[in-house]
Amino acid sequence: MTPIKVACVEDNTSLRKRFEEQFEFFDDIQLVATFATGEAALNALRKSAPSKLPDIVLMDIELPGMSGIDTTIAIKELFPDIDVMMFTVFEDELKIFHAIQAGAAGYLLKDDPIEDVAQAIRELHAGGAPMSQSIARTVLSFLRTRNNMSGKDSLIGSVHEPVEFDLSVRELELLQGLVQGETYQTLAKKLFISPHTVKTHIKNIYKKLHVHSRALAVRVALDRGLV
Amino acid sequence: MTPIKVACVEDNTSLRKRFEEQFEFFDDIQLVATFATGEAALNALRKSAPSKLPDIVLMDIELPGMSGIDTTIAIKELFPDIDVMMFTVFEDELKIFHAIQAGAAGYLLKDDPIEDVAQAIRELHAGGAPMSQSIARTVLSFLRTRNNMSGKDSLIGSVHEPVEFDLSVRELELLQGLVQGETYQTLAKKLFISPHTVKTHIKNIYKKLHVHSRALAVRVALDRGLV
DNA sequence: GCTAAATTACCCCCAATGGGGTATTGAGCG
DNA sequence: CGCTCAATACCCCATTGGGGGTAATTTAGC
Repeated sequence: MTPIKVACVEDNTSLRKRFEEQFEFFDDIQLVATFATGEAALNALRKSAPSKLPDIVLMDIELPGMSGIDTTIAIKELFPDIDVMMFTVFEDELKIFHAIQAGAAGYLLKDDPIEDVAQAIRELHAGGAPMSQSIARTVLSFLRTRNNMSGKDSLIGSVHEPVEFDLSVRELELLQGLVQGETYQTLAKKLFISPHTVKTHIKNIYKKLHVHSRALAVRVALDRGLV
Repeated sequence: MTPIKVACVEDNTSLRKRFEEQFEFFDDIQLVATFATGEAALNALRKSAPSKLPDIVLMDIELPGMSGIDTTIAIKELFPDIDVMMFTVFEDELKIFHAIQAGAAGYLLKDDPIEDVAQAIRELHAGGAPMSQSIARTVLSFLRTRNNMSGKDSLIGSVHEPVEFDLSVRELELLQGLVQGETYQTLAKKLFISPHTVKTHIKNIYKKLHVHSRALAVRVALDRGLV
């Protein structure tokens, strides 16, 4: 039974080393090459004999120089039979979306245990699309809302229910304040209301934007052009 | 720990019976109702007190009368917090697609072992989207195909070099996390570093971006295309 | 091998935030 | 006139965040 040939594109030296060490324990998976950059990987693949190409490439999304996404695009163009598994630290919806568009068919988090990585490789090789549950959920949301979308859109917005947030005038005013980095205290002062009032408004804003932190509220506000 | 309340809509009598028998073995999952038709399920849900609504509905796609898909649409409209797990005999791509559009977030095959069903229920309840590998692959193809029709140019393009603030690779990584709404704790966990370390990095980031709050850091990051 | 930068880690103090809730008032509308 | 919604205000509790700092280790470049 021939082992699954895997190449790895990862700029983090210790993570590359970790893979090299840990994959040795698997009979059915063989780490045939590792690269620190997308350019290096493409150059090596171009020079490879077809029989020596990997079946799967583990691709870090964040790479110096050519991004993991651009590298994935190039690999899928040049070697359509190679499957690409994306590695990422965060489940950034924008990047996941771009990775899907680029042709990646698997997604892993960098802190997944090696056994899970190996299993995901097997699933990918068998024609599956391994991904975490939260990525799966995100993907379904993409599919659900993309289909109803028209014209110019934002990926962040499309993740949410495709209805207006229905923020009141006052709420938009306070959201504007959040985006400008104001605190409860400073907003209260500027609007001549109690900090308690500010807080209640912000709670309601969070609920309407479906977020639980200021950072995300700011992000939605900017991305959706609410302020 | 309250068990996950599950209802089942399944016209096949022996399968309903099998669920009733087999779910009794789980401590964390409680089968609270079974229905043979979509109409019966909707009627019962409408009459339920909010506290007695199920968390999850297992929905057969093929039902007499109102289809599983139509029932899912109605359930998601009336009870947006209820998650729907689709049951099907075959992985019919068209039905899967319609089920996704209807709002289902989980997919199972009728011959999946009960332990897999239970695990899928837990994953769904935890915010995931359990599905088989082949369904996952199909979903990605849907997403990839449909978005290509809407315009591919946006994919291959914007590359920002974040040299303006001279942030290190690690700092950019952490800034990415801020933009994603992560906390010190969650960032520390994901990056295998101490929360103290995260905090120090974030302090340095604030200094380089000339800001004093997360909201502003997020704003600068997005405005300047740093992440 | 040396040096600087990056990365890591820790501590203290205080402020700010988030989520749970309740409650009153005024404006607009049917 | 009663109802609904927005705006306002308050409370409790727990958690997170910001700014002040120090310090050791690692890495990369020369």
